[in-house]
Amino acid sequence: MLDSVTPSTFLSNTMVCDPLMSWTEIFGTTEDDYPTCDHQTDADSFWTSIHPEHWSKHNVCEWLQFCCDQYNGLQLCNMTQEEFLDAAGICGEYLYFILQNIRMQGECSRNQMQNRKQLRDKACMKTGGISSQECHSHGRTNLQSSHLWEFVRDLLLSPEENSGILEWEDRGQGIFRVVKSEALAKMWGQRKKNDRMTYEKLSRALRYYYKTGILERVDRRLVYKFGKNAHGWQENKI
DNA sequence: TTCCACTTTCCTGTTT
DNA sequence: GAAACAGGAAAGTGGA
Repeated sequence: MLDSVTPSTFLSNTMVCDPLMSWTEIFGTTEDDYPTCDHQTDADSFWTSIHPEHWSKHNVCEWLQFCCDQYNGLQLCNMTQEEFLDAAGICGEYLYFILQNIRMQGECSRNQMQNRKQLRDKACMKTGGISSQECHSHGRTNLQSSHLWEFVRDLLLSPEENSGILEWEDRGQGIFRVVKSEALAKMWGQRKKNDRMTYEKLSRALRYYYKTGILERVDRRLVYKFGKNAHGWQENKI
């Protein structure tokens, strides 16, 4: 079923998000094409006559609403970062991060709750530093309060979702590198609904994990290592 | 309501 | 000089 909706099925529409293209160029002009858009005629002339940087909030909402009409969730999720960039220019990267973040949350809520419980059960059995009870106390965290290190771990374990923000330096030893520090902070900020998050603050939170053994120091910039009390990152122990 | 663990914020100083 | 790191201190947050 998923195969029936490949990128090629909507790629022909990705151009609609190019803000510099007119409605006419992209969609034609007949009202039949867009019966749900009451402002089609006005909008048509508007989109073609005013540069997007001069759009009002209302104009932006209209444009976004139109984009919403073009895609469903599955199509969006099937888009690659490159396609987002093609479709929305420099905003594409940001929109892509937001979408991936939302996807991760959704998957967490459906699958990872169960998986993590199993993971924690296994990890707690193996972890000497954290008692089973302490371990399960982490389970009280919901998506909103999920721990930073788990967020980082999950990002590392989902290459298609971390968009090159993080990468393994030595998977076997749990050493990873922050490639895009600002993007990481932005994603974490989105997760915590905190648009003031910065990498400086995020890194401070990461450094606190040194005390608890969840992370270990690596004397290299932007490089961290999972400690003995971090679980779920090992390939063969998931 | 209180406690606690965790995170955020701010800060100063150091290192790269 | 800028970016990143280190870590103290205090405040904020949310679950139990």
